[in-house]
Amino acid sequence: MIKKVIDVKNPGKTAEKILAAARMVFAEKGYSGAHVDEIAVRAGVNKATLYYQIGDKDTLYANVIHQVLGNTAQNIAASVAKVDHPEEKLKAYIKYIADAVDTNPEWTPIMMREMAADGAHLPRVVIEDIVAVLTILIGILDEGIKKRIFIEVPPFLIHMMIVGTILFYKKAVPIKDRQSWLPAEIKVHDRNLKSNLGEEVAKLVLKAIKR
Amino acid sequence: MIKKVIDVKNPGKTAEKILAAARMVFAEKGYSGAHVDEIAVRAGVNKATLYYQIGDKDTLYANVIHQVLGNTAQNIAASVAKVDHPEEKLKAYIKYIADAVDTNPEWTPIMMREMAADGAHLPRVVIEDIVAVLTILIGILDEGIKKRIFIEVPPFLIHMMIVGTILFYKKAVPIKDRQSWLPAEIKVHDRNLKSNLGEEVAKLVLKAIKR
DNA sequence: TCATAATATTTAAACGTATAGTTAAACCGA
DNA sequence: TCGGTTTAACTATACGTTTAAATATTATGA
Repeated sequence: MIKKVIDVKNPGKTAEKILAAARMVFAEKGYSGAHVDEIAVRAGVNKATLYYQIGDKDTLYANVIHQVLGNTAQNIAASVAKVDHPEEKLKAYIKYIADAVDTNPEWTPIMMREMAADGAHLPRVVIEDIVAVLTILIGILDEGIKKRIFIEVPPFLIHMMIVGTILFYKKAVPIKDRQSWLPAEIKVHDRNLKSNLGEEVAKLVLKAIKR
Repeated sequence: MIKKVIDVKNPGKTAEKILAAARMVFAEKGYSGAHVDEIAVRAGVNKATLYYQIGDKDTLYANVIHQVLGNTAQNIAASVAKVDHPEEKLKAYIKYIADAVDTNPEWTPIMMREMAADGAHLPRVVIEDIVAVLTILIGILDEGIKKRIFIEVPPFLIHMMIVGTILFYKKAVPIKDRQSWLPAEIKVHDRNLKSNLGEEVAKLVLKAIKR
């Protein structure tokens, strides 16, 4: 009975299952902490299948990185282009990044570990993507400065401020919340900004750079 | 000839040499990327010495973490107490953190990786230290709000903004500088804020939260 | 439509190296 | 000589990678 069926229905493409599992495991454990065996198990395939479909661990990681970090620039550009005023553009920029981090939770740990490792594994294409994002920001800031809306600020620092704040906050909150013994002072602040982190950060950054 | 002498003179305490080497290697490679053998080699001792002096890899890492991240609060408190106005206090707070990161380069990668791993290895004592630091910030902000110098802001977010900005910037600059192919637009900005990053960040944060 | 050949994909098992951790003996200053 | 300290050699296992056989899928020809 029960022909065999069970789980899979249409398999959803083996390679994709592997990539998805790899994304999770690399995000949780980092490159050296992630074991090929575990990725294979979580993907529900044999280890050799993984090698057949994708290749060795390095290749696998490069794929994950590209999948997670790549192709952000186009989306940001589109998001920013929808509005006109520099102030609105910057809001869109920040909001987009905050939302992307929400949608793509693996982003944060992978990025943090890459930075910790001095970007040792970052493929060129990802760096190009980051540069493209930065270029958008520079455009916004330049326009704002020209129109005398913004003061002059170092764009690279502003970018790091935006990204650093969002990523650190996102990762730090769960750690904080896990501490049951915290003094009330700490707990009492910071109520409900989980959902609108992007807006809160945008508010602060805008206030910081507006003339 | 050459009796054997060479380096050591008084050994500088074996355990300390090991800790120093471990700090470097863990910072460079992360927990699973760091190998006990390499730590022993860099410390110039045999692996068994390391086990005799300190213990297994976990113990070693816990020691490093505590050594690197612990005992910051007292210093910050002292630094902040030296000035009076909340604005000056906040400046001192930020400046202290920026300077500490400069003095202690291992701080950044270790902290980033710990956050990426959801603080899995963070010993209680380190979290207590971070809480103590946060408490100082809350004090500064509360005073500033009471004196109507600052607007109301979520302190935890502000802390993450300060730390996130500083750490991300510090780690991102070398990665950026390594890219020889960058478009001039990117390179041209951000001149000389290497040394006074703390001040620059303080300026931005203060502008963001001042009434 | 079916049988069979060719190809693509998956799998269990094995291999070799790297690595965390152990141990017993040598070393060395008091 | 005695105790703390260091050493090289060793063990067991974990892990990335490969192999060859099994199975599934597609193509071909009557």
